[in-house]
Amino acid sequence: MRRECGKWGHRLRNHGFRSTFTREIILETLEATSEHLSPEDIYKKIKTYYSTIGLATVYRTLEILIELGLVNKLDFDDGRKRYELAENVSSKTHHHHLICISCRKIIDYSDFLNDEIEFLNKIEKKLEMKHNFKIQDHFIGFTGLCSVCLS
Amino acid sequence: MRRECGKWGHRLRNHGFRSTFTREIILETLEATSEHLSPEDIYKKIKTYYSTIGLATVYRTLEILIELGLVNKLDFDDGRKRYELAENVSSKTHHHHLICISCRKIIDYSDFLNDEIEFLNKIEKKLEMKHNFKIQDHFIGFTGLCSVCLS
DNA sequence: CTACCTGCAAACTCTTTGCAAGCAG
DNA sequence: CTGCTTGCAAAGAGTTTGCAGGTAG
Repeated sequence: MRRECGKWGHRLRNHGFRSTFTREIILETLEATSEHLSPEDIYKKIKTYYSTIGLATVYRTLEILIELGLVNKLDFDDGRKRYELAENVSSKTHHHHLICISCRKIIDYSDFLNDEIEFLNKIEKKLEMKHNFKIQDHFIGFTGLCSVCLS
Repeated sequence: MRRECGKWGHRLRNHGFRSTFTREIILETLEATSEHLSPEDIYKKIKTYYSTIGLATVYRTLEILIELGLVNKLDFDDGRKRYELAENVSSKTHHHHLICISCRKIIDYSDFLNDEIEFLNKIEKKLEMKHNFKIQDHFIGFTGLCSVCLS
């Protein structure tokens, strides 16, 4: 199945990877949702209209997309990894997660980013100096109970 | 193998669990290290002097210890879960992690906690209100490159 | 054309479960 | 004694790998 030059083609080619239908479709699937999809989720969604796709290819593609920085890997401790488009290539803004320890619901939040930036600015440089560590990224999150599980 | 009343006995019994040699030994193993042990790590350490212990028991015990809040489960994306004694029952202070994405080394840090507390105080209440979510715990961490991998 | 990419199936690794025997209380 | 706990073995679940055929460039 050939495709001229998908939306993501140049990003792949710039890094020495080929632009293929499968890779485009996986990126489009991630782009089209606000959920945090597992490899199996992605596989099933695509399978409905592209029935010969293989689950192994989804895994292999996700690995590449992470390497390119197009996708983030997430762990909410529900037994599988989950993936989301990186913020710099998606319409999503910088955000973090509230994780319900009862029903496993995930809430994305993008609030109070100024406070976050202020906090990170205060400590990142100092952390790097003290521990001789080059920080590339951070993660922040809260666990607790969502409104449904509270009542 | 019977034991009168281990150091952790009352904590287990208070929650309706029995105090057993295996459970004591797992807690002592976690207490004795500054590493973040996987179930297999714990199993192997104990196996050297208590050879009939089963790996399944380690998994089952860790689940209980998490339920009791004695232990924290960690994920550093290296294919296995890792465990550490909770700060309120250990000599460790509140801390977070720097994770080297190259060699997977983990650095615990306990610095700049005042800045962290200030930040959390600013946003937790507001997050709870806005998203109708009861926060119980938080996690913070940084990924990047350690000094060895930098050079 | 040629090297990279893919689907399929099998292999692997970590984790969970069933069960009979063993212990704590 | 009674029911929770354990070790062992087997099963489960998610992920990775080998390989032959397919395809991008």
